[in-house]
Amino acid sequence: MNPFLVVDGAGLDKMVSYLTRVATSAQPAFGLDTETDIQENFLEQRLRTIQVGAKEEQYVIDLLAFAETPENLKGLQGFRKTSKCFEPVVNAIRPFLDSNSVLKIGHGLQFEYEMLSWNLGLYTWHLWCTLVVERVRWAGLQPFKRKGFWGMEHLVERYLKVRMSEESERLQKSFDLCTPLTDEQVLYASIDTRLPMGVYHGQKLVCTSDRLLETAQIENDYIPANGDMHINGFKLDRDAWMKLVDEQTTRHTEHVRVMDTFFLPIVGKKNMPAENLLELEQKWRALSDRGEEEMSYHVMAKQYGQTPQEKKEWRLKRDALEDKRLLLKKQAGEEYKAASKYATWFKKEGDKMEGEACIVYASPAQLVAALQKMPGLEKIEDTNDKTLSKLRSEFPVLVAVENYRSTGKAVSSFGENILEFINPITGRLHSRHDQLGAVTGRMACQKPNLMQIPVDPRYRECFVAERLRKMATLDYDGCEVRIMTEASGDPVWTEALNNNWDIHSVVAEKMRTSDWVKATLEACAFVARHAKCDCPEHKHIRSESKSINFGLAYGLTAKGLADQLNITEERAQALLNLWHASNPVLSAALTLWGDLAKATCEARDLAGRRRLFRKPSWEWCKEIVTANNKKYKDSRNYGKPASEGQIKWKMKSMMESIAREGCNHKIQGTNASATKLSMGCGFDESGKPFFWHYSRPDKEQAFLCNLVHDEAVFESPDEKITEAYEVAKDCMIRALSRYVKKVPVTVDGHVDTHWVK
DNA sequence: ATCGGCCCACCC
DNA sequence: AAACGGGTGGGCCGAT
Repeated sequence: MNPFLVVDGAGLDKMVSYLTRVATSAQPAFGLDTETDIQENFLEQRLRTIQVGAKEEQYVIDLLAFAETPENLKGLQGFRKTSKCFEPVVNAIRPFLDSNSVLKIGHGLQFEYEMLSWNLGLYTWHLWCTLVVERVRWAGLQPFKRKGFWGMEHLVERYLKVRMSEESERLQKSFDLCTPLTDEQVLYASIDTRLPMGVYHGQKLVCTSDRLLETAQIENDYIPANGDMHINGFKLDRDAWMKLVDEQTTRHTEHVRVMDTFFLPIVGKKNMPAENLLELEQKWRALSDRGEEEMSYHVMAKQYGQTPQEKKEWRLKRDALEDKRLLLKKQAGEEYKAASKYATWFKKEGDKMEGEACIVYASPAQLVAALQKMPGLEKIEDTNDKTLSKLRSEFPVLVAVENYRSTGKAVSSFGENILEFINPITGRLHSRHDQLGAVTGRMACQKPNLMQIPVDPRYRECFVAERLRKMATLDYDGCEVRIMTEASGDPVWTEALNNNWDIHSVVAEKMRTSDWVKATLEACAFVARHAKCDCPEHKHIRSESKSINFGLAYGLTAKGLADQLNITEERAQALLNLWHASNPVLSAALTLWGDLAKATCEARDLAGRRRLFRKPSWEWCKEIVTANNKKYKDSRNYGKPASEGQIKWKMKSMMESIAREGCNHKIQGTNASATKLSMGCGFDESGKPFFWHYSRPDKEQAFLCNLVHDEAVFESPDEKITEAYEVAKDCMIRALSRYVKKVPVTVDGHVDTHWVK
């Protein structure tokens, strides 16, 4: 190691000359890392050091030296500004960070990106994040939540066969804004620039041989966009939201009242616990002592100077009284115990009873038990959406349950709890968009999850643009259908999409030609121009075909289709057969993708993104079955060892899962890859940049707020919104067009003052 | 008290 | 005995 602590202009010069040498070398790349203080609110975290370096040299910039005081170090960072005192540092390093001339390598670089952009107004791109690449490499095999696998130290051990010191965690948390750096800290900070370089070389070899370089590039290029989105946040109109929540709360109490009218006769009123609990206890305890009369016999029985005969008499009298007292005591004890048991039960359970009836409506178990006591509903098994809607027309109580559920969900998941996430510094929501939250390459989102906000416009309208700004919402039109068509090359689908025909109607007509012809009414839009029409029967047939078109990409079975369309399994199977017969090419492709996944234990999307599957083995299946047999008390195999038949069945079902998941990965993964590509800092084949180059916050042209799988939401200044909208649209089209070439790619969108869709 | 499994509901 | 892909969140409930 050769760490150099940079504290002045001369140090910066030395660093710049080193970075220049790196930039002009054969493999221009260096390790990048930062240290910050620890804060609850990430927008309050401040940079203490910036490190760059590789094997031969490492530079640790101590920003305290440039800020001069801890107060400045704290106060002169943040809000994407470059304060005067940091200009020498920023000017020195910017040409290397804010360019694609040198690759920046580090572990968890989204954090570095965020800290550098928020605290210094310094934008870093052209990255290689060892964490992101590692996730790409192991997708499907290693759970993202697994401990002991994704840390820098674990990668170093895997790739470099080096164990990092146990001290590193302590050291990482040791940085603050005021204490002079110790030699130990400087050394630790510089190691973190060097080790990722080594990991990078290993990862590059693996990615090359496993053909994962393209996915790695897409993910690495997406990091700055994801970092921006985190810092930009999403503005929630607090007042509008609260108004909506109040409304839903009122409706909910009304729904609870209606529930009571149905359930009170069944389960009765909830009774308050006995108020005389203390009294009961005292009564019970008091009976432990002998009463006056009993005591006197007792004393007499023990006195001297009495004949044995007399003593026996007193004893008998005492015993009789004692027996009587103990019986009373036992009764009082039971009464007290029951009352206190009820009281504790009620303390816990009663709170959960929302209405007057003695039942917790939010408990599916209690609800289903109560429903079973109602005439006609004896055989109801669960209370989920599907079951309720099937029986709704016959049983008004089920409508009440549905209403209760919908407002209950609204209040609990989309209520005041969301407001707690508003950041005091910006007044906005800064959710965590986890770049690789799903094994297929899709993102996940937390705190709060902005990907599950109800589509109901009343909710979406609460997400607004700042004053003097507008909001754009863009999404791919029929993304999955186009990917399926491209990947399979189905001529019918290709023709339909190329002519902008309604694919679900086209398939419907192919599947049930004679029914379709018979159902044609006057002025049918399908007959006129292959568009979605209003003929009632056409609509019905189309909806069936649509269910299958989407469902098959998920590995739909007859049973599933029957449930979804509420038809018999035979009819569902017949429909599926019809579908396969009418879509031979796509049908064959779907099976092929599944078979390929089963045979190779991996699946690829159109960008080469890989999902791995653990190979089902006899031993593994046996383990699972054995564990299940131990677990499920109601199973008829409870407690028994795993039978051969069970294990075989498990093997079969696991293989079927791989087929479904592998098949779906191709579609879902391509969707994710294209969306990330479109928002990232990469360039297309002709050198045209993707959206980050337009939306980088220092340009103040567009601010990415949310990304929901195939939909992008951003804000722009009023005068920029039209341009930004067009640029984003173009980026999205170019991105998906890289993978979808046989059919056109289209993007829908809106510009408004709030989130639309 | 706390945790994990399960059900249910919301999204694409 | 049991499968329609990928997620998060909230509540209940039994086990620890």
